Amino acid sequence: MLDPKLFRTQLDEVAKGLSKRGYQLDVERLRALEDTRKVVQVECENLQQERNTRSKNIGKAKAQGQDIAPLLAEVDNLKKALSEAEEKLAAVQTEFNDIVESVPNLLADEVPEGKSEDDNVEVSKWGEPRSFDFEVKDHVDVGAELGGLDFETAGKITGSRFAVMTGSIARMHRALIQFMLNTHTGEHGYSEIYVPYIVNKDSLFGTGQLPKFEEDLFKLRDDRDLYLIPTAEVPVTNVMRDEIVDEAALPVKFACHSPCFRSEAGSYGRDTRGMIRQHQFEKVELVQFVKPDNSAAALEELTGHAELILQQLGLPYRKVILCGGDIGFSSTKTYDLEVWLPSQKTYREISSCSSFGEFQARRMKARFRNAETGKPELLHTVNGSGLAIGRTLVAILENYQQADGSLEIPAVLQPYMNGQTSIAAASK
RNA sequence: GGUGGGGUGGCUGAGUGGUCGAAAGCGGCGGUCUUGAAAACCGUUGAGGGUUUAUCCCCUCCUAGGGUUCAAAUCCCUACCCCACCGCCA
Repeated sequence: MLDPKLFRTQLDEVAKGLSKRGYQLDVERLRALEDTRKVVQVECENLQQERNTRSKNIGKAKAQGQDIAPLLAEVDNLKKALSEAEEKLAAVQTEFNDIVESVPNLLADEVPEGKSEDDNVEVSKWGEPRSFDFEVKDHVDVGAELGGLDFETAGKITGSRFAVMTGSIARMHRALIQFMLNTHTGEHGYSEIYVPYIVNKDSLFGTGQLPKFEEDLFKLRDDRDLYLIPTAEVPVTNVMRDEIVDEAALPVKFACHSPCFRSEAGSYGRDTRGMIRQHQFEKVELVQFVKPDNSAAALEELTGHAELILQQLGLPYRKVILCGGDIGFSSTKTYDLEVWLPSQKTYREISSCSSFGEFQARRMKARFRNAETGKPELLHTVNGSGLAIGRTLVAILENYQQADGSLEIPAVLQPYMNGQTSIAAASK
């Protein structure tokens, strides 16, 4: 959420900034609301003041044993005027808030102009895509040959966009989680954290999934308004909701493995084959809470942490900065890491690292106490995938496939797989 | 699932319906003392918003949402959460 003051004092600048996203702010409506808000609020507060002083006087008079009947008569019509004013004010504020809460974050200067993912700008590239001297299979076929990657059984158990893994593939899937968590906690200074996978509306509002993106979520059929998490970002970031932490405690850095559940509404035709786009997938998420001055550096650092995983796995990737038209609602700047998929001869998203400025913190009331001033200030949040496990598995299956149908296991994963160096093709 | 007790400021914890935004303690900040520190002592210290050049002043907030009242932290209803005991249970 943007600072409501910005809508009062710099409305046109805000509108201009948002236009880089292709977002059109209803300037006229906001200006009109603000004008009436001012008048109504002053009126309302004046009436409240009058009620307060009169009530106090009644109290005093009563304490002195005086007759309060005339005082009560005076206050009679005040009550009605006040409740009318309060209702009017509430209506104006509700409409103002509804608009403000649905406005996306302003973008960092360096975010490029653009309308779609085609306009994202490559920042860097790492690794050389391997050249194959045999016909490259996609991960579904590689998995089929190895055995242990089964979409039909998942379809029977549940439906489309789910997978069943068994044997060495299931184990490698788990090994990826362990490897990533150990790296981030052991070498990058993150604390491991375990959180609920079901969250309430306040949490989803805090990170920005609600109120605008409910259709992307799985909602529990229950009268408590609970949802499955679409990413660990939601529970982990909301750890700080309604908190004021000591400045000395910052930065707070969490690494969290969790499953993620996404309805994928509106992506019916896309990535229907394989496990690129699933309703359920695992992810190791990195979340940082930092002082405002440090958030830009923190985004670079965190992105680097995710990149290191790709490098250690020997997976070629590129880093792109998302353009104004493709960047997420809450983000002020986002880098996507895209891994090379030989079967598609292209780079596909495997991590998304974003800086949110104070946007999420304001929604969550997540603050730190400035040691110098003693005053609470909004902290900044930064997060990113480090990495998406399912897609990492896809990338390994494709990039490490062998001519004989076997799979080489990346060296860094071997300790997590009992020293196993390859997975043989299933005997037919 | 049953019964009972609670949710108050950064934290702990008082609070007969009427100067209660709220005692006290801890913590924080400033000071005295000290070579320095600790201890002790003195003072200070909630959050959000409105108005204002600024000071002042004003409003809101004691889990949330309703209600009663001239007046609610305090009374009533609902929801959520926490604690204790019982039952069930991974």
